[in-house]
Amino acid sequence: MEAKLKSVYDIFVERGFIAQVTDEKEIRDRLSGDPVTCYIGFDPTASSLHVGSLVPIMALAHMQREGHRPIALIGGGTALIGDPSGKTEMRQILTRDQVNQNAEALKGQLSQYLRFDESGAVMLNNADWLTGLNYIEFLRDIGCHFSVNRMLAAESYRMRLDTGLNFIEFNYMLLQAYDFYYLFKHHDCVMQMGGNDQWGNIVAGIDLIRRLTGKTGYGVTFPLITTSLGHKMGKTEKGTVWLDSKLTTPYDYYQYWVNTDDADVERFLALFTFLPMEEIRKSEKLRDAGLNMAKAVLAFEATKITHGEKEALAARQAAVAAFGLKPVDPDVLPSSSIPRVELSVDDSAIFRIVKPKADLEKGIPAFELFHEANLCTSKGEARRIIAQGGGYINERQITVFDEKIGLHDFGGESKIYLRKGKKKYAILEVGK
RNA sequence: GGAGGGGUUCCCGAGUGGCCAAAGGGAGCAGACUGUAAAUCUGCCGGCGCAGCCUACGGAGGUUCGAACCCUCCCCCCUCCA
Repeated sequence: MEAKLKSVYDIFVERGFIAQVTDEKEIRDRLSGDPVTCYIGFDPTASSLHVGSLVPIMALAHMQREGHRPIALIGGGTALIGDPSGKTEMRQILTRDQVNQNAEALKGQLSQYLRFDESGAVMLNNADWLTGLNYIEFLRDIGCHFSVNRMLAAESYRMRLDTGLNFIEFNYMLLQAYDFYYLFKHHDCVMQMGGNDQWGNIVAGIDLIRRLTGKTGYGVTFPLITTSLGHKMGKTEKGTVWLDSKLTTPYDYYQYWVNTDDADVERFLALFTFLPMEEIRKSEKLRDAGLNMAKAVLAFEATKITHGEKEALAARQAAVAAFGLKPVDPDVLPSSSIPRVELSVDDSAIFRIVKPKADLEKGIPAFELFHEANLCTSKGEARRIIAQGGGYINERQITVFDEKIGLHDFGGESKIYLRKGKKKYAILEVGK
């Protein structure tokens, strides 16, 4: 088969997906030819993936778009053990039930990004082959190929040597290596990708394949993505930014991306959207309000990928309702389907609470409303926030924590905006 | 199994009978400044209609007017020895 002009490897490189590779030339060649099967593991340690898993997910999606065959491997077996890589402490051991439940949830989630069908992506669960392993056989067949000396030299284990590493975790590398070997043998999978903290495990798998079959596997790792401030991706005051819309609403998800640091916009557009690189590079010179347009596009596209176009539109409209209309110029990231000429204002994506009319006639203390509207995690916090001037009813700043909010604040409308700080909104509606 | 060290609020880390809801730092939140950015300065940063009360310093008991701090037992982690 003739080589494509641009292999998915080149796409990875130009979009910033590559941290380390085992054999750059070979990998580029393979990826520009016939379809290649590659896999990435996802740990079912929670009922949802979060923004931190987005880079591997996007990588698999790129693979599929370029005609390769991605395997999403749910670590239903390995999650029973816990990967010590990149952690300073032992992971909490989950029960088998929890892991199974989580694995099911992740399956549904990954289907949002990958097409799983005959010719498409494959989803597997390593519980299917790991949980039935016979210990003695495994030690004889697989364990004998691992040098403890070398494992101890691996960065991921070395950093755990002083804080503590127990045997169950020490085994993790063998199981992951075995996964790769298993997939190599049964699914023709020649490449494993993963976060850079997986490098040691990936290389271990390649070694195992070579020892057992004499053949070569390939490995690619992604950089650990942090914001330019050095923070991990996907943390906000409300905690983790989940991909599950029940855990993080599409509106909050959109807001997370709109609040990207200036310095990260271009990098994130490359990693977390499918927009063409030529357009992304042009956005580099945007500043101030112009740069905010690029952030809106980033937020819109990222929300679209995770929650679908409809939710992305709703989130966008809600943002317009809350923050005002700031149209995105047609020549900013033109491939994006974000509406350029807006668009009806619709704030239905914003979290809202409804209060009976009778209660509102009497008035409800502001701090209670702020608490109920999830703007503040406790009534105490709500008191402080308001007392410090961080509470607003529509555009009016309130300063008395227990000011009674009532019908007179609605000005004839059926709803008002509750706002904490500059950018956290909730809506209060009059009920019956 | 033996000897020693340790488990403190989201994280790191001080405290070692009352002055401790617990120093300091980080993270986070709010105000000012802005562009729903960063930086900077200021304030806040367990819960509760909060001058008070409740819950918290690995777990369970105990001593004491009073315990994160002392005693007993248990769990977990680290270091050295076996």
